[in-house]
Amino acid sequence: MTVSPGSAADGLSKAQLAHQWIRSRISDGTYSPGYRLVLGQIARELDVSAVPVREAIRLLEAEGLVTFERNIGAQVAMLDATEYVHTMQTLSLVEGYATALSAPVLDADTLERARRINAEMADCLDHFDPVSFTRLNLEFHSTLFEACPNPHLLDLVHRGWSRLSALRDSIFSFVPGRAHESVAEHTALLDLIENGADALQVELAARNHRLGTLDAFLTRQKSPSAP
Amino acid sequence: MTVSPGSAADGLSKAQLAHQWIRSRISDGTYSPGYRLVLGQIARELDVSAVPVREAIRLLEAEGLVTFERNIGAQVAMLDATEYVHTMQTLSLVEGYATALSAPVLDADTLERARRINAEMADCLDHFDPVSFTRLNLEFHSTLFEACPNPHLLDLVHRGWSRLSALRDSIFSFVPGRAHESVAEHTALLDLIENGADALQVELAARNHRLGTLDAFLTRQKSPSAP
DNA sequence: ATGTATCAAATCATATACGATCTGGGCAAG
DNA sequence: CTTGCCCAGATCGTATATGATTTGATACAT
Repeated sequence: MTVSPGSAADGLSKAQLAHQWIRSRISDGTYSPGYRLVLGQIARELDVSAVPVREAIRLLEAEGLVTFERNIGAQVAMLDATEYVHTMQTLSLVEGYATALSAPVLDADTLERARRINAEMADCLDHFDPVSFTRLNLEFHSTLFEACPNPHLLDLVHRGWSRLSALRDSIFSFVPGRAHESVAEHTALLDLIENGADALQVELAARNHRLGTLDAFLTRQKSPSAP
Repeated sequence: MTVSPGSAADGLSKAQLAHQWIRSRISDGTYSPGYRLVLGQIARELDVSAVPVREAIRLLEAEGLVTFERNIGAQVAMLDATEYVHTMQTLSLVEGYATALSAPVLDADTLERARRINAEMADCLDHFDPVSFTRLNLEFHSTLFEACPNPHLLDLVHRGWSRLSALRDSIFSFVPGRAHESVAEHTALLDLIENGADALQVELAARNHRLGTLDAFLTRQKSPSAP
């Protein structure tokens, strides 16, 4: 037998457990931006000591989900419009390149799968389902960039997505008018890849697709016609 | 009165102290790639307990300088040729974009400073001084990308450089024939920026400059004419 | 001789304990 | 009434202690 450190047979260290637990609380909004993460309090809730909780928080800090100050403590990172812009801009860069690097090694099956996901997204538009749409959107892009042969780069892409999805992405991500364009751009991107387009072309298409979403957000922010 | 946690008036936590200490040992080669970092041993050497050392190591892991495995421990990350390629490729991407974003906000003084640094680099070539050359190279590029308004992106650039410089960059970085081209490309890059070139042009110039160094390394690896 | 089970030392992961530091509120002086 | 000092509670940072896991060596059976 023998399980992991603690007693649960989950195979995770308590630090990892705390990490995921806090993380999920952040993404589901229980801990909203600015919320103060107190070691002892979280430790009691999870029935562990403060040490692994501290480690989890430092990890979350490295991921950019919380901010931390010495002798003060940690709080959930604020995601204001500026932060959002910077994160999206960075993601557009790394995701674009990762997609371009993946493109040559994608087989026909994978591309077909991506097309099906995109079709589902189109369906979501009809019976207005923003939650599924956002989920499928991640799935679609994952399909295209996961094959990226550069693990560092792939890690950066994951971190970017994770930052966005953890920090109440939903507030920002769904800009009504943008969704239709988005689906169309997906198709265009797939066509480029399928025709073996130049790496730079693929990269810029993927990058501009994301920057387009960002622009839509910025434009909408100025003239908030529909809340 | 009152200093930081411990007793030293350095204003750093012991965890930060350990972080820097281990880091410097890695960059000066005392801890070479593959070296096993044992908590208790380092803790004794620094005269602290294992807890802050552990935290320092987890941070170094997040920075990619060490690898870590649960219940096993940490060791200095191996930087083999593949790793080097991936790191350089990623750096070319983020540094290129950061430079392009910086370009519009660089004033004449800063550009002039960059030109002087590049002139110094040219001097280094004459009296063969690879160490200074490498240092000046960082200084030159820092001058161009530090003004980047996107802090996330800037952080990624710093991490890339830090990875390279910490992990015995010198082994790889100095490819004799490449240095002359490098100086010339620096001049070309400065010209582009000074003439207010398109962001994409600047980005690709900076990116290809770095990829050029990478190519030189790869080419040289195949035909090791001069050791 | 080779392979396998067992055990001890080394090391990691976590709990508990305690001093250091910050924060907020009450009290005194102006 | 305002301003500044001071203290108590809360929280952080680290040391020490202990259980859990790995690893390598030894002994035994085949």
